Amino acid sequence: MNAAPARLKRRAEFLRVGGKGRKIPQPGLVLQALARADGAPARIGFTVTKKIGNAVVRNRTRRRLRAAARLVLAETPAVGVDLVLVGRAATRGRNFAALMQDLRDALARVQPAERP
RNA sequence: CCAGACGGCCGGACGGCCGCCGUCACGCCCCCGUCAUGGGCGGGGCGGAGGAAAGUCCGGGCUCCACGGGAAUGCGGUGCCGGCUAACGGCCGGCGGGGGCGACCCCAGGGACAGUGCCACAGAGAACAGACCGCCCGCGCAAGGUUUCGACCCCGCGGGCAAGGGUGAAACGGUGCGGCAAGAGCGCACCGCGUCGGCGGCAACGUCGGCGGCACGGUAAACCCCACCGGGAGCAAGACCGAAUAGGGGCGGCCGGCGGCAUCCCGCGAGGGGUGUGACGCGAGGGCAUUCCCGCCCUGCCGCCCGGGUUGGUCGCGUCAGGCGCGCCGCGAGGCGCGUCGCAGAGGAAUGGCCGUCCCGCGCCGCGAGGUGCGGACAGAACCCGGCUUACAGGCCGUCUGGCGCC
RNA sequence: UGGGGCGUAGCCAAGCGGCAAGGCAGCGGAUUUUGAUUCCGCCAUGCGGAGGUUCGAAUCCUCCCGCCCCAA
Repeated sequence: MNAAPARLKRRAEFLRVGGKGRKIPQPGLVLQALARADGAPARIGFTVTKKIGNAVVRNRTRRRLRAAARLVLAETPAVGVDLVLVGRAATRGRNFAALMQDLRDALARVQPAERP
């Protein structure tokens, strides 16, 4: 069983990924990705703004994103990249299987060469 | 049965798979001379959001900073009385005022003879006020009207009055009777107000009686006066460990025991004496956990300023004004005693994701049993505690009030 | 966590106890062949919401809602 992925924590890290990386919108989320030189396992961060809702709504949104990321990355691990998952208003009501598929599609567009 | 008032409580239940945070011990592995300790992996047991965790409106604990004592002033807050409490602007009980048929509910509710300000418009007059219409008396009477030919009405002049009309949020007490030319607290009764006294009450206040003869309009959530309370900041408080800059720079002050060095004086001279000197030695001081010895390493000391570096970890950080039960005291808030329980501790921040069954509500289908779809409030701990305020689907319990029906 | 400020018409805003200024925009009219300009007129049952004080509240008080700013 794989360990929990490393988390992005610093504001500067989020700004770098959001500013320099690719931005892939999906119905249930927005994926921001920035490649790193090393081949270490992907680091991951979550952004859910106050615009989405109150604290309860933001918590639910982030937890669904985290659960989806855990399952998707377990089946197909990503390496050498920093990922930021941005919650949208639709994230909370999105069917969970569809949400996972959103993330898979977004990851496929980030690293097309490394996927068969 | 219907409508309502008050108080208290709950705020989905059970299960499956996969995860997260904390904690407890266990197994295996690594490090190691051994112990201690540390690290990694694994599965397991236990615990894991709220009544408001929210808003941050008050009060406290805790921590740091400041501070001789007292008074006054300023600023801010509070404001019927008594009690509860660690404290409060909270709560309980009472008083007064207002609302409701009632249960019951609401009220920042000290002082307006300490002073100052304001009271628009309307209205005759708005604060030691005032007379427009009006009422009454006297005198006059050209014109007009009536006439029983006296006069009267109208009108004019002089005077009295403030009852009625009208304005206003408010008009210098209200109602009734007497009184009067008409009127008026002018007199009387009741109500209100003021004041004095008795009684009840800790008090706010209530009540009774006498007197006054209506004199003292409102506004203090206007300034203000009075009484009482109040150091400042906040867990990013604060403490420690590590890492890094590094032998950083400037200014000022201070220490000289011995040697060295510099310099001055004395002496022909060996030498003696004085002064100074800190990227010189010894001494001295500090560090290597502690003591002694040896060894090694570091270093002038203090203060202020400038510049630079550091955002990793540990503690604070979960046992308290604690929850529950029982008994006693108290109308109550609450207090006392005994027993019992251990109840979240994250740190870009855990407490979850998905699924099933049941429960509740609504819609649709069906005569029905039932089937089916959608929905399940407000809301997420961030140092802790006591309150307040605000948000909230649905439901439960108890007491009480009004109405209808039946016995 | 602590502190400060602002919500007035579609927009910018004055007023801060008795009447809600003004400008832009909009609408109607006049002038003009038409347009621009200019001129005249109209446009807030109520000042973010709810209570309260007062005879009277945008204004004073209390509690909420929303937005902005500052310090750490």
